Amino acid sequence: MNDIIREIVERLALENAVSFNGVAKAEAVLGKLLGSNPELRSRIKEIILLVREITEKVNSLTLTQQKELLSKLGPVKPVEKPLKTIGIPELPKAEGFTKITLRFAPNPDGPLTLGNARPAILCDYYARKTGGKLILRFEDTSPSVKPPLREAYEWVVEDLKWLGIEPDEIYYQSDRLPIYYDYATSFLEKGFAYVCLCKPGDFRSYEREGKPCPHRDHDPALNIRLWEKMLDGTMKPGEAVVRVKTDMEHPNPAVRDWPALRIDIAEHPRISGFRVWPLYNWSCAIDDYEMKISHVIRGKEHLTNEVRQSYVFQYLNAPQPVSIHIGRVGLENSVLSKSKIMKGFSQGFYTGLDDPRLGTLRALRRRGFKPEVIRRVILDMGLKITEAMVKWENLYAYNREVVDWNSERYYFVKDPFKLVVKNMTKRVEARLSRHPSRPELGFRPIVIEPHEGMVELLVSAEDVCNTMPGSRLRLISLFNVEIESVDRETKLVNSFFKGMEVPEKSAGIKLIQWVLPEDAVETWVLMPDASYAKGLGESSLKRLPPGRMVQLVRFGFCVVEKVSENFVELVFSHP
RNA sequence: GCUCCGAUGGUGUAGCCCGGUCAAGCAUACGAGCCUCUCGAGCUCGGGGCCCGGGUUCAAAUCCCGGUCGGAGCACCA
Repeated sequence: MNDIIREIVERLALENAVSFNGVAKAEAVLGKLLGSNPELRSRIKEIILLVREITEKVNSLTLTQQKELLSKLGPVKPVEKPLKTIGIPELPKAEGFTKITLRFAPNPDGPLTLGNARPAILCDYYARKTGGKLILRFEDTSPSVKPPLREAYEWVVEDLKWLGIEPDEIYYQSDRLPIYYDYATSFLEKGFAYVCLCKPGDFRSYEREGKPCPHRDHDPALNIRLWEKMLDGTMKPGEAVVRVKTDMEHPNPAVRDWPALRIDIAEHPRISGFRVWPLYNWSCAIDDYEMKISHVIRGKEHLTNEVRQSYVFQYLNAPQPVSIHIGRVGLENSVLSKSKIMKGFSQGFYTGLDDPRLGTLRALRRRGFKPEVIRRVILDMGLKITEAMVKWENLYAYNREVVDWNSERYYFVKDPFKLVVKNMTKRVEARLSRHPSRPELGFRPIVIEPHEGMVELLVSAEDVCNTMPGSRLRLISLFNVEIESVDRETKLVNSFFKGMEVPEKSAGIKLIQWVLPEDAVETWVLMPDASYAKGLGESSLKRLPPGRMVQLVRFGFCVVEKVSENFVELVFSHP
């Protein structure tokens, strides 16, 4: 037995030494040994001595000797690596539930942002993966503080659809007021809740001190009478609120007897005639119960709400859904806050809800990001509760992967300069490749006809305005020129024809794109900062349908947005 | 102030529950080279990380304690 162990240790020590420059570490050898032979742990004292001894011996050999010895031991035994689980973890078991049901529950007060996409995509992912159910629930129960927007309900559905998410069921909390009332009545009758008449500041004092307020011990009959006064209009907003009895000595003051329903007489875009509205924790707990939600995936700002709502489930004698709290998502240099977005939008600061500066899903869609790319970055982040900042670079890389193969190449010159090429006598037929990796897509031929030994072309300012006379440029797929002079005032560059042959890379000659004046169309590109890059593009851009992704050579991937006889507008996607 | 939570390369993560095959995997970014008539794509190679300090243990990214930093909540908002 000891001989066998000795042999294994020798091999491990040699392997370790050989992979680390001739020096083996006893710890690592021991770790590997115990990892694959856990039964040796009971003999640890004895094994350690053995491992140290052998490791020292191995380390006293030269690397060459070690290699020799190792090769004598025969072919290396394949190391069995534990299977790595791919993707994100399984959903935790939800005790007391037979079917996996998740809900995405936004407030319809704006379009969805990348931040909302995180819970939405995760819920959808798990619902689909497990054959469960996904519910979309509009949480629109605060007509005065977070007034829902009539149009936003539709925006949410559209944005989800774009992400590939189609909920199995849709609910509107504003349709369900009677349900929340019924449970409230029942809770009041059973003494699980009470009508509190404290002024908000007064209650806060009780809460801080952990003492019950004077209304906590009202008997159910009185509570019901007060409740009816809340409903029938006798009481005004702010005069009373229904509180769920939790524990006035709960260590977290935020959990103590939280408010469940209050009077709010502001208008609601969907319904009218109601003056008592549930607060988040009430409608949410009741709905999660009614809809048999098994798992709740939501932002970590709801961490204490899970504790608050646990009292409702206890009173209902029902299992509480498993809560998974996830961190907020940030997007570099972008606005993700819905209230800021809506404010800036209504003040006209943004051109629309798809303004490229915004982190809305519609802005990302407009910029040509594919839904699977959004899904990928979200699923990449997993179920962690930590915050995550999404880098544009990351989105770019993923999107390029999806988009590159199907993006035809076109030439666009920003801030055009006129390039006059002299000593040009031949007629040239340029063949511009539609896609360098896909020759089967063919070419777009452009014929260049010199007049009196000259040709005029258009090139980008940034490619020529700092070039020195005598330097050379290669016009891609066309010919080479030598710069004679550059006049930035008149945006005119004079040059000589310098041959057709493609220059060697080593010559360090810059390759630039160009447009023929007779074949140019006014082209603007909306940039991520909402400015426009203005210039001229080749006329074949006009034949593209809006929504098509192209690559403007040496400029970047762009989405065609508007096309007319003499104007093309695109939206910049990424380099 | 009170109550919670978290920390793995530049970024996003895997591993942590249940300590050892982790001398830490992946992606992206970055650097070098190859390829390419784009600053795109592709290929090859490379550098880079367990917040700090103690403790437990033969062994700590993993367990315990303390600290630091960061975040969330403390609404008659969601």
